[in-house]
Amino acid sequence: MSKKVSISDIARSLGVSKTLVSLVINGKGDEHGISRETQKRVREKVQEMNYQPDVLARGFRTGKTNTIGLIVSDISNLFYSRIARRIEDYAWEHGYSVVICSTDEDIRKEEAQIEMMIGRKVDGLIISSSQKTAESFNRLLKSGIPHVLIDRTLPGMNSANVSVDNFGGARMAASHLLSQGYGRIKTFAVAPDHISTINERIRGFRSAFDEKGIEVEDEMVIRAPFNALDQTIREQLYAMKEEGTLPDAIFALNNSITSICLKYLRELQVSVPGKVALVGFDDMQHFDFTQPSVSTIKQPVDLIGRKAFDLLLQQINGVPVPPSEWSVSLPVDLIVRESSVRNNGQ
Amino acid sequence: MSKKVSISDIARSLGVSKTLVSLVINGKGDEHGISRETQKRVREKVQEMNYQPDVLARGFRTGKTNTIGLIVSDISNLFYSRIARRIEDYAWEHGYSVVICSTDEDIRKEEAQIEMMIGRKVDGLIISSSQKTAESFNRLLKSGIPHVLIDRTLPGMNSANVSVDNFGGARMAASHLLSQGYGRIKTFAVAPDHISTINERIRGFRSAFDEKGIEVEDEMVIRAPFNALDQTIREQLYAMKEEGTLPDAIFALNNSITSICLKYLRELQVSVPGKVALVGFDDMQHFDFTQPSVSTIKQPVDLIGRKAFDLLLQQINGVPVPPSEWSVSLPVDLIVRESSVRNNGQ
DNA sequence: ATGAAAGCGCTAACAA
DNA sequence: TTGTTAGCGCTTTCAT
Repeated sequence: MSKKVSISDIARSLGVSKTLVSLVINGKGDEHGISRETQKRVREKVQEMNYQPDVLARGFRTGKTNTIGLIVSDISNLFYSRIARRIEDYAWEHGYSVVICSTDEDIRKEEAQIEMMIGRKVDGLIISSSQKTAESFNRLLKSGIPHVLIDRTLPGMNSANVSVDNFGGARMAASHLLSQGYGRIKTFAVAPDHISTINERIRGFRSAFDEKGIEVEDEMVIRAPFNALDQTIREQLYAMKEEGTLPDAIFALNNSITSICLKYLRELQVSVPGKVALVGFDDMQHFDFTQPSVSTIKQPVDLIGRKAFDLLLQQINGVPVPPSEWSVSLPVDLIVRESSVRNNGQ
Repeated sequence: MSKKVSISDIARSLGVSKTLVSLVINGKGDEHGISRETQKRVREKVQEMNYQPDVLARGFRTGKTNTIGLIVSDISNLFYSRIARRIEDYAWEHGYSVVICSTDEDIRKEEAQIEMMIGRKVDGLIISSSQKTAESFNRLLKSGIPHVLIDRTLPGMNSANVSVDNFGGARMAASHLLSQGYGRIKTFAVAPDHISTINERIRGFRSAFDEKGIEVEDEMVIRAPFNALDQTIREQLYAMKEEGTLPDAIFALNNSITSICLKYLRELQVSVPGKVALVGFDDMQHFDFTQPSVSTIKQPVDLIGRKAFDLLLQQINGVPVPPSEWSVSLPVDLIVRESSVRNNGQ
């Protein structure tokens, strides 16, 4: 409510021009040959009057808002919220605020959110996109706003991106299951068939079978819509149990699916891994003490956030990024726990 | 990169004034008696030239940014990220963006973040504060920015707030444990002794004992610093096991603590609930399928987000809120699972 | 070494 | 029914 001190107040009470004050405040004093003494006087006055620059006015004038956007499918998914947290930390350190949006895998909503971010002139955008093609990014590309794709990539989109070795991870998981003697494996995935991470994981999964010369049927992959994950998996599992078509092992393609599978396998009193083994992509702390504990492919979440912000900040600052660092693929780990180990089951 | 169409472009190409265009765009055409026909011409031109108002310029001019702030201790804690998600949804529906900050329970950081939000002229602020006293909010109060306190409240602070019945919930939990025949109970809490939620929970816990006429010692409450939760609890539990001073039951005062307790009790091979029972405050989906499944006090997370946003929006819109709705306390539920049921343990 | 003045895009008194 | 003008607070070109 108290009226803000503006740059002209400082200037007036010092008997100098606004220009001078502005220059000093922005550290361009020396550059413009403003005497050390005047600079000091300005700085003291700034202190004394407790002047705080109006960031909105500045943003309006310069186009720099010190804000970055983060768009993911669901910020309440621990995978994304952990990444968000890292990004938020780095952003804060560097004087940036973070605006967060969840798309619910809705392509239109995502587009609207990107549009909003452009309208707000964010200095940069980090996005785990649900889009199908690079074309959807025309507006963003045209806007010239620095951006980094995380988690998922898009065909034909050569923006900076940070992802993990989905292929290798899934391959490890499948190999592990095969090596434990599980042969009839099914995977549960989210429905849209264009999400790069999911597809890479399916490819990696298949490749482990190919290596062993084992045929892979298409029905191996069961897709459930994002907004009906729980229900769909439930129905599938119940049906399988009913019909006696439960697989040897399930490979769950993200953390939600892993949890849901475990939940219903328990509900159905299907012993894990005695009857059905389970491996999930993306680790969560509590998989360590579920019943049974769950084997997973662990992603370097902190690193994803860190690299993404780095890459973004460099672009914002106009630092030339060597092409070799333009596209980052991070390694993943297989964490073997009870849910996928033979002979150890009940 | 393509230069934006501004309000003057529209005005010029239509041969009218900027004012006119502005009024029409903001739906004040009728109000100012602008002819229907002119209004139509303006609107068509807006379409034709694909004009998009510059939200920054508008915000600068009007002071309304269509942005709200959300400050919590840690956005990667599922409790907060779920609330954040709800708030984000409602915000999006109403044309607001959300800037999110995590404080790590750091009072200074929180103050700086509030300062930042004020500087950015957010239209409203939702905050789960780590502050000790209402005084820390002087700046915010002075700024006149609408705000809602969630989860935690502050003594002497009569801003709008949404919390849950922490006292009643904890009392339920303790009564439940007592009714199961557990007498020597310890609670683990986060360290700062001024967090209202934690204190209310401890009070509720005590009240259940008082009712039964059972003495409560002070050592019943073990506090661990926020940034060393895991380690501290680990040490305490190990020491207790070593010295044979493990309690009958543990009441964990938030979801992180619950998980950590379970993790180390398992690591120590202490049977739960056979040797030590466990009840946690704040439910998480996976507590349903941990080993053992964990009894908790479940908070109405969605409702917290909803009420908080409602209360904020009403303030922003200048809707007078009846004092009875100014301070909302939501009911909680006791979810009984394996970890706290006698005779059912191993 | 310092200042005057223009202007970013928009809204809102006040005129006409 | 429509237009003129001022100005939000800041940065920046161009003078001096």
